[in-house]
Amino acid sequence: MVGDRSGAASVADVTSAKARPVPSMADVAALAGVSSQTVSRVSTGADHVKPETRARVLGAMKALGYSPNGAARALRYGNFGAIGVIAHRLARTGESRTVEAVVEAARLHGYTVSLVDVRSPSSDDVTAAAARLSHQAIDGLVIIRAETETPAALALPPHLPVVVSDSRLFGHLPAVGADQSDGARRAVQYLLGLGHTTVHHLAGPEDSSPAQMRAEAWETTLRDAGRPVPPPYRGDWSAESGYQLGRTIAENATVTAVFCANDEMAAGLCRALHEAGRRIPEDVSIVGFDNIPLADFLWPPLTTVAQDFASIGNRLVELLVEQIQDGAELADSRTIIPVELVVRASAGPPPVRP
Amino acid sequence: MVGDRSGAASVADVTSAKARPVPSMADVAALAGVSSQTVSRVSTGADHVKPETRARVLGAMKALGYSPNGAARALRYGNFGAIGVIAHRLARTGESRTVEAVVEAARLHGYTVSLVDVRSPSSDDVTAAAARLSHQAIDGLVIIRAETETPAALALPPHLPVVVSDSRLFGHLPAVGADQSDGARRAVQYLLGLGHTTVHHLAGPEDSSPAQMRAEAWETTLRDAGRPVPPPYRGDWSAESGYQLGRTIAENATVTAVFCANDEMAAGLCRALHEAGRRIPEDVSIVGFDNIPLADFLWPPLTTVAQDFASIGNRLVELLVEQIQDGAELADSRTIIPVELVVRASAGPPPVRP
DNA sequence: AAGCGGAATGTTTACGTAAACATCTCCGGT
DNA sequence: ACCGGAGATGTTTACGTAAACATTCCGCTT
Repeated sequence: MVGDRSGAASVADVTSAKARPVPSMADVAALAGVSSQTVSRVSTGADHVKPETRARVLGAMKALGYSPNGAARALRYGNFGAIGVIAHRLARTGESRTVEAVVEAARLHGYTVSLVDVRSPSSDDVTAAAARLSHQAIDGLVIIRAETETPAALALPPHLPVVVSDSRLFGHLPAVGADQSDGARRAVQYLLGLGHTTVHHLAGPEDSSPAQMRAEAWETTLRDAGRPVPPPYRGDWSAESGYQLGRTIAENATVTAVFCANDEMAAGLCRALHEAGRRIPEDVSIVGFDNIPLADFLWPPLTTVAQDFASIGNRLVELLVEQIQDGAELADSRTIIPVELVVRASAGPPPVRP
Repeated sequence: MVGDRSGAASVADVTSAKARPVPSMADVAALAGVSSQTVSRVSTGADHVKPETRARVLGAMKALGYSPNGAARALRYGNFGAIGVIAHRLARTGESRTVEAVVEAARLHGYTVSLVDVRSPSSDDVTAAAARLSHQAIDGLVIIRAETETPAALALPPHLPVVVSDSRLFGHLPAVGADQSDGARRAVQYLLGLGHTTVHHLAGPEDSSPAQMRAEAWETTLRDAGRPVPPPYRGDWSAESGYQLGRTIAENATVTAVFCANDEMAAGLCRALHEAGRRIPEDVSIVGFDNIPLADFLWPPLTTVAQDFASIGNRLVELLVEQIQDGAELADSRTIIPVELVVRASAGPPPVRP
């Protein structure tokens, strides 16, 4: 076997690195006995190549294992066919679904995606990521959750089209996001409509803009209905935090309904309530947010606010491509994607007080 | 301020596309009154530039909003600082955690990641994705689940370093994967050790290699223990499929233990059992596979086989970078990452038959 | 003061590709 | 036989960058 080095070549001969010549158009041209321009024509599928010649060139390509050099093409064309995506904790919930939608939408527009995952959506981390990407080869940038107030703080390269999702940058950069406030309002109104006196809130972290919007809408909706506003429980999006706070909530017999800022915290809360012997929804009603794929298979199946991640991803890419291709400036474009309450089994009427 | 995009242009003037000149080193050089080579030196942080000159060049860069052209650099350097990743259904389960780990590991090695999401891990889809990426600018390729028998079927560009995860391509391409067989064996042995007569299996799709490995190890372990091997239930990884099959399983009173090929199907099974009034683990014990973040917050908390996705991602990138930088050929390198049984509350002794 | 060495900067070149332009060949029409 | 024209192919050039090589300028030694 040619490629087998596991046995003999114990000495790592550095020369082998050079011994692997990546063929260029010129090599193919030489082998096929044509000019490199003809190779280019075959490579790009251009007209005016005799079928016979084309076949010969294709043969030479195959023989040499030629594939076009992306950098050279990008340099020539002036674009990369790639968009950058800065995401925050990819393996978590909605984030990855938005990314998936962006990747898919990008593919449909003929772009690939360069991904950078940042630990926190703080300005510093996002700036560092943007810097790395701008040294990369991208035509535009999608930022999913840039929790910063001004685009200046991001130190983005000018001339680089950018769109953001779920952010405070509206007015500075084109933004696309789900209707957080409407979602929270619907959740709270649904619970009030079931007869609950008030609704508690298991909130996301304070430095998250969607968390803030959901919390504010929760509070506003309660006030508008003339209901008492209990202090919110403050989690960090994780199921673990929902569980820990849930142990406190479970001890509070006055809590009959909880609106959770995301489904994962709701899952943690459910576990805490189960462990405390409080029934869902007979004793406590729960509504989540996000509609993660597993929401329907928690126990009980979780009533939640569904975000249309696919639409968000599509719209993000649309806005970005518009800027890239038309050079349009869309500074104050903002798209709000509607949200939907998915009623399952985790919420019901409040228990009857004896 | 230079980077401020919040400006007036509410009218989308198409001319702005042309009026937006992306500055090059030459422009910076002209403004700073130096040669473009000096700009290059400043840009790359090279030596032999007088502090005063450097400052002047940096000023010119900022004034023009210069940022280096990635394509030109890549062409010059002969590499891209990017690796391609082909993943399958990003928003699902272990996939996204592996991707996250790969992204992180790549960052540590100084690479960004170009992502392509394919619908199915079939040969055709993966080939198409690889083709798209190879036209892109990448130094190497990570394929997560290429369910094909030979690398020839993938039509990968030669000269392109490749590693695969969870695949049948061992012997052809360097591979990294969790110890599927050991995980399944541990799960089954654990259940048998609790006293169950036999263990049923909720399997993954037949065309998936990890699903096959888990199913085979399940069967082998039962046979080795001299236990009857019931026909497996065949799902498609989704919680929905677990739920549908679970409704059948729930009707079968002889089932006391089920080993599920992943956690999501386990979640679906749990819901079906709950709905049928069968208790977990008192009536039916369940063990999953993957240890998704939510596994600890299902009800009951799911006993499952944990894959070390972070290690898999790291090792994939290590192997790839080794090939890229040393030109090493690692055709039959294979790394198997150990697996661990995480005992929670979804499995227990079988019910006592009256 | 001549000469030397090294730092600072400029000039040339190549990376691989494809558009633009140039050339060449072959065909039919007159 | 000649010419127009179109298809096929070759040649030149530019994309933006940075290495390699060349030059200038300075201060210091002898």
